[in-house]
Amino acid sequence: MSSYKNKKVITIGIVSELTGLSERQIRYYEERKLIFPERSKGGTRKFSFSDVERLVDIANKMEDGMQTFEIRKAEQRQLRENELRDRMLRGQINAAFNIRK
Amino acid sequence: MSSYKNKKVITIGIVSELTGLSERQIRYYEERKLIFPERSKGGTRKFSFSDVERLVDIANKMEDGMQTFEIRKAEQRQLRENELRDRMLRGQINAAFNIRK
DNA sequence: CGTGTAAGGAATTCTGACACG
DNA sequence: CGTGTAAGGAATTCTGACACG
Repeated sequence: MSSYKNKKVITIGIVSELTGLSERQIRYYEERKLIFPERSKGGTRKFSFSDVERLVDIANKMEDGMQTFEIRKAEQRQLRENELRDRMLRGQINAAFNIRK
Repeated sequence: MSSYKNKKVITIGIVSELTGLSERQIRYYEERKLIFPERSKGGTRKFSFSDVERLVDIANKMEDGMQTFEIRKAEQRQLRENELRDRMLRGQINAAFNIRK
């Protein structure tokens, strides 16, 4: 869903304008595995609107004094929690369904 | 609405890949007033996803043998018709509303 | 750690023109 | 009319490094 939001089509200059971050900062956040732009054949980075949103979020966290590895850790933690929640939810649904039968 | 769809952020090379059109064709369709990309300070064209959609539509019409000025005319005609329809619709709504009072 | 910057090179884009038809 | 192409130049992006802290 939202096919446009996740299409990697924006070059770093535009992303810089959109986010207010310097190109240097954006490249550094990629180096720290916070964002994952694609590349053109020639090697030019291509970002999505999702990446732009994420960068704004990252910028806020950096302002709050968070370090890049903390941001990465926090996101991974969030991912695991979501997976756990989904698994438990599915389990409950299955249980409820079996009781009825 | 759909803020992403209308944001002019895509360079011509990407648009070319997305549409299958050559950069030459894209620039020519701009010259013929079928699309209206914005420009960066340096003069680089910036397109939106809407422009990409429109270009695909244009490409289809060109394949059908339509000429650029015909495509432009057809779109203007469509615009006028929509405006007329909207005006009439608003008139009917107002009329119905006044009858009730 | 996070970011600025100068450096040199490569990829990308731009315009105007010639060509074909 | 619509599109390809070679030409020359300008804007954009890339990497690796040095600097500061």
